[in-house]
Amino acid sequence: MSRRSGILEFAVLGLLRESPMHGYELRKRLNTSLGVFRAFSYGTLYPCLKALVANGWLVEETSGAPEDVPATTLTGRRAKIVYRLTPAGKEHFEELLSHSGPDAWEDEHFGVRFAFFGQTSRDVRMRVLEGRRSRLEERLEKMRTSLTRTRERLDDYTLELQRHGMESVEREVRWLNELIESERAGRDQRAPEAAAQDEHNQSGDTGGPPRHRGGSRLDPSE
Amino acid sequence: MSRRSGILEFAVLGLLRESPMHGYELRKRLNTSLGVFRAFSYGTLYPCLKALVANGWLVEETSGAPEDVPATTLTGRRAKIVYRLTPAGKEHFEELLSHSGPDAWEDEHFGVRFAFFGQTSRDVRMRVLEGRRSRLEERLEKMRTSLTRTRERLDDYTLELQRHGMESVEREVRWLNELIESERAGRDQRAPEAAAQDEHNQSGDTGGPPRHRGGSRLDPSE
DNA sequence: TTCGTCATGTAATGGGTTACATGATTAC
DNA sequence: GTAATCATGTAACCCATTACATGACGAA
Repeated sequence: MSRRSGILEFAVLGLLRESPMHGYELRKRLNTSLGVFRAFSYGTLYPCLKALVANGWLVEETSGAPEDVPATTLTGRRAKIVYRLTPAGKEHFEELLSHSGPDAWEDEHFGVRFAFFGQTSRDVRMRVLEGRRSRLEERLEKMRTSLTRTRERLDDYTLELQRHGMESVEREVRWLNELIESERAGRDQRAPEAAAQDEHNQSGDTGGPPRHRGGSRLDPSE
Repeated sequence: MSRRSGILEFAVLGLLRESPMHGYELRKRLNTSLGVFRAFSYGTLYPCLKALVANGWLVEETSGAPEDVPATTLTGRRAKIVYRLTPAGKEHFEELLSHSGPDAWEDEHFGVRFAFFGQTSRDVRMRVLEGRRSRLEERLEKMRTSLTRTRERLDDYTLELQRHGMESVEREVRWLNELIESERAGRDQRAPEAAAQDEHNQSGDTGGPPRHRGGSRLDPSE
């Protein structure tokens, strides 16, 4: 049971690890901080929270009324329900963080995984980045061959769409290349200690993300 | 009834307009020509085809056995089922093509709409392109403000993710700008006849897509 | 006092996948 | 003769949305 979505569960646990929140706020964070990718509705979020509570990964805390009001009482005054990560929940999240299987670099998952790279160990980060890159590269390969095979049968618009799509993927590959490179550089210069560890090292924090992307192009001009 | 998906229905009708096909082939075209965006499974495609037949927009033709074998007979020899667009289906597709409402430029729909721009009238093309552009621009606006509001609370990775996401959107906007520009140029130089027409002009074909993107960057090097 | 936003939920529905079941045709 | 791919379908499930219902709180 509780084969709940994965991605939402992951994101919720990750956000709650930073600080307790109630559902409404959680949803906003989901759609801004991590957002761009996915906008979850309450109809998804609240049932998910319930399930996480049922699993013992979260606890509900009713702010305001300290003890005796059950919070879920119908018709009684409704209180905000603040969700807090339990130790078991934290453990579970770290367990999830340590996985780097194929599903970690598929389209839907990759973004969220990346968003929590700050909490992820360096070697898992590397595996996920490289996994995604090779995923994209094989996709590129497929696009290229299918493009040359069907070349003449497609009109200009379809062709242009194809071209733009390929360029987008190529662009993401370049992005990944830069990230991987700076991850590699970061490891070399700062951490030979955590090198050959394979068991999930819970307590030890990652040590802070490397300052990747030397020549940042964030400048808000344009 | 038949509030089937929209996007699949649209793509199927569009592909079958070019030439009759059976389901299997249809699906491959869906995932290559138009693909990149969406991969439909048979569990989606075949029921959809049945529904389109029920609507009178397609007819099934059994290749091989000309007349008396019902094709859907169980245990009988199974024949390929070729689907062909009916006149009603063609009419319906053109009706769909002429719509340029907000759902035409949302993420899921835009790609498919664009793929059939070859069959779309120039003014609808313009509306869709401009609609998408302003959609993306308002999204950019939201991202920018949410970025400056929460700036310091985000770690490097989240920030980088955000930055890359914004850059992707900006890139698509630039792409749209080019397309819109060349559409505009194309209209000026070739067709003052179809200018101020607002009713959907069914019969009249578009007259062929303009050779947009003068300096093509398709070169397969790199 | 009303409007907007905060806040929590549920039931119906939608749109799609996975896994399964079946069989024909082609290439080796 | 057997493996791969072509080819068609169904049932069970999954994830999420929509629309709805409820209500608190602050500002105009």
